[in-house]
Amino acid sequence: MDKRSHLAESLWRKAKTKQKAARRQPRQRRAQQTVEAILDAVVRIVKREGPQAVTTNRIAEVAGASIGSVYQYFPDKRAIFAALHRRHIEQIDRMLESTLVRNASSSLEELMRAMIDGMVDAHSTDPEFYQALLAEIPHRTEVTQDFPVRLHGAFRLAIASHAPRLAVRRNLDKTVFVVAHMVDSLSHGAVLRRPPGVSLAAAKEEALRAVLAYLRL
Amino acid sequence: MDKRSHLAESLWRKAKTKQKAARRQPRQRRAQQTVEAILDAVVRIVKREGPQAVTTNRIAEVAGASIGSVYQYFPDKRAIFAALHRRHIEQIDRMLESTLVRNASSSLEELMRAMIDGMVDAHSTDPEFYQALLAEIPHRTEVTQDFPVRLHGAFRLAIASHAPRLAVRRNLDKTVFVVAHMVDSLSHGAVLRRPPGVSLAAAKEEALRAVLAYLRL
Amino acid sequence: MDKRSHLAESLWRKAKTKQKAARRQPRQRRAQQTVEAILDAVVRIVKREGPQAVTTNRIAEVAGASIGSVYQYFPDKRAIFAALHRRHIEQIDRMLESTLVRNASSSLEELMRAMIDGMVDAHSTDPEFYQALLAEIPHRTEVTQDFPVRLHGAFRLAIASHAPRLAVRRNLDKTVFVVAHMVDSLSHGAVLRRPPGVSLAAAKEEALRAVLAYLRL
Amino acid sequence: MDKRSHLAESLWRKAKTKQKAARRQPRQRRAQQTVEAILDAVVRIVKREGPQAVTTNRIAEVAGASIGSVYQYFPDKRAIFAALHRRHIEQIDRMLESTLVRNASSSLEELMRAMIDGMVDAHSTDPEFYQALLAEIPHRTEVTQDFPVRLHGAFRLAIASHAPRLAVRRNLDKTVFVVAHMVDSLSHGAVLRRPPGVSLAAAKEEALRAVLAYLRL
DNA sequence: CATGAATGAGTGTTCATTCAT
DNA sequence: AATGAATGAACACTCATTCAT
Repeated sequence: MDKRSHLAESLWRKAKTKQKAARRQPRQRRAQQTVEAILDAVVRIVKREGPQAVTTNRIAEVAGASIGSVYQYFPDKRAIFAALHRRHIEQIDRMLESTLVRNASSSLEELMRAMIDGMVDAHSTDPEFYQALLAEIPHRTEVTQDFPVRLHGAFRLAIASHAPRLAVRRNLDKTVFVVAHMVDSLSHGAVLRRPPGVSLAAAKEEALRAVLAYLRL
Repeated sequence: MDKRSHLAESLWRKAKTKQKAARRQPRQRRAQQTVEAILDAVVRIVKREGPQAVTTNRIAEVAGASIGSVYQYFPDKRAIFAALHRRHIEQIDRMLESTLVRNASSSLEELMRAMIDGMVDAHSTDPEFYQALLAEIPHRTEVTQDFPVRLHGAFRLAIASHAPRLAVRRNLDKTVFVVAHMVDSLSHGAVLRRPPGVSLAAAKEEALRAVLAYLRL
Repeated sequence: MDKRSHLAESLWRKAKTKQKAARRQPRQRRAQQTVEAILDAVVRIVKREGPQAVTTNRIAEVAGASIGSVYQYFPDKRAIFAALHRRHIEQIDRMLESTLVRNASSSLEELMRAMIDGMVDAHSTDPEFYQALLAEIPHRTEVTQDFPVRLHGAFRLAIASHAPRLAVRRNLDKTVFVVAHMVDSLSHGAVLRRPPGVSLAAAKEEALRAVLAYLRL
Repeated sequence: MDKRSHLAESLWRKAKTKQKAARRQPRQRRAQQTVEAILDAVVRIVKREGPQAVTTNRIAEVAGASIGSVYQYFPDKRAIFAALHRRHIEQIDRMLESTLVRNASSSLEELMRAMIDGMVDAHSTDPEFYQALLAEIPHRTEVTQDFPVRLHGAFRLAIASHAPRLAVRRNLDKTVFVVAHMVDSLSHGAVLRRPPGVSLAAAKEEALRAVLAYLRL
């Protein structure tokens, strides 16, 4: 079974479902660049002028396009945020996939360390931005799922393949629920709410110890 | 030292500082009722019509007051959300305090179970509402601290008094950081993202096991 | 230190800084017409419905534009009044200039008569309107200088070139101050507060006599 | 005939005419004090916070009264401004009267000097305030007549009694029109728009010279 | 008479979206 | 396809005024 298709495709399907009105898919290179420019413009505006400065007209301006062009590729404002979110989520999915693949033959401890590392990295790029983005998305879309839920699949695979005895002995769902929440919460907190006096490395190590303590129970 | 004053007062001070423009404090009974009606109106609107339906005029309408009255007590829209948040937070603070006091002589396990119970209860009342509220607060205020951070103080007391050996043997900050995030994330998730097939009681029990496994490490 | 509050605060500050940026300069012919229509609408409303009827929405309505278009060219309501004032003042300035040029080789008496004529003409077009306009300008701008002050320059040139002996013999500033106030006040009064039984021509003639009497002193 | 009653009564009649709804005349001392406090509050607010800060509620607050009390004595906001204006005008009228009486047997020059002195004094107390007041009066009332017109009566008396030959030889109305405008404009300008390098005394002296030059023509 | 909580019509302004060019 | 002027519903908020206490 191909893990890549499993993760990535399920994502795409969710993303497409319920999309208001499908606009033209950019096929040409120039169009693709415009789309990227628009998404990047949002990031720049949020970081430089704050979330409330993100208006469609300002997006067009910063993207170097006209407002008409923005509506050429996005049916409405929500779709821009949704695409941005999708972009972020895909990035995390790629990270999760490659971590799983790279650690296919590692120990459970090594795998978990790698997962936590990956999550911390993911949350480290523009953490304030994605925090703001999440708070600003007008009307949560389906894509906009919380991370714990998204992590679920990855951890299910990880635990099932690396600790088959655990998976059998206990309710796998319950275990995955706990681990996914722990990893998400602690890696997010390690970046954004780490107490003074605790280094990032120490926070990651402590998170790992907590996860392992639970799994070895 | 009085725990009540420690938690509750520091909250109030923060809440008052930076308040844009102090509106008239409601002195008469009628006025106090108006304020309550306004806050309750926001809750009702969010739950019945969604967050985007919360306009100042609609708030007044649902509260059975005039828009002028709303602005008699709140300097602007943000202040209404902030007050609502404050109300929620104070409620949780009261729960945390009383849990600590009631379990002053309990075992660590009993205390942790009580804390998780309390957090789950706190998140159970209108969970979707507070999720939406948090996402809608126009520009986070200081009061609006994330729960993990707020829980910090309570867990610090809990761990220090119930497991002095732990506190000495390990970095207390690090431990509190991990426990606070675990309890917040898992109790929140138990209410909102529990996988099908896992009961609330089971989720709470599993969360407790995870916390204890970590603390006994 | 909490990164969240740090970021949120700097954002908030940016958000508050009113970006009263200059609005788009109308480039196309259609846009220029819209601007003219807006200014003319204000004049019409003041004359037909009184100054208190001048609301931005009414301006748009009377101008046959949408309120959005009004804000496309003017950052706020004050700017509309300011533009109107500027238009009036420029008109007077043009009159003053051409009067000076046309009477470059006239006698002092002829020049003064021409100046008074010009001022009376300027005050004759919609005098009630400009009276109301002046009273309605919310917070005087720099452009919005009183007429006597604006006349100063013109009279300084006039007197210096036509009566060099006067300019030398007496304090030029003082003389200009008196003449500018006399001409402005009398020409304005001749239009708006002329007593019954005195014709406009007679009022102008009398004003001229007063000015000449002073200058020949 | 008593000049005092002539001037003062005509004033009162104008003031009363067209008054929207006559409220209770304050007979008791306390009531009179409240009225004064309200008027003074407006002056204080304009000077300290600007004209746009003058709201009825703020007036009540600064006056140390309740908004209800304000409406006990004034039918609406306009009436407050009108009363203020009336107060100012009465003060000037008193000045004009006493100047005329005191100079009953003076020369024309002395009388004119006294009149200019009086006008400059009148405009010297809170000139910015009355400038702002005039611009802010919502809907000009009859009381709110321009000064030149108000001065008319005084100057008519002055010229008729001090220069009977002038009065006969020329059109008295025309002469009074010019003199009233000159004195008002120059004394106002002397306070508010005097060019740097010209002292107040010099400006007054120059204004007097201009008036005399005209009258002796 | 005094109070001040309550009122609500009306204001200036924004911004997602459309559509003629 | 691209442009950007035009649109107008909707919003947060003000403040003169009323009236129950």
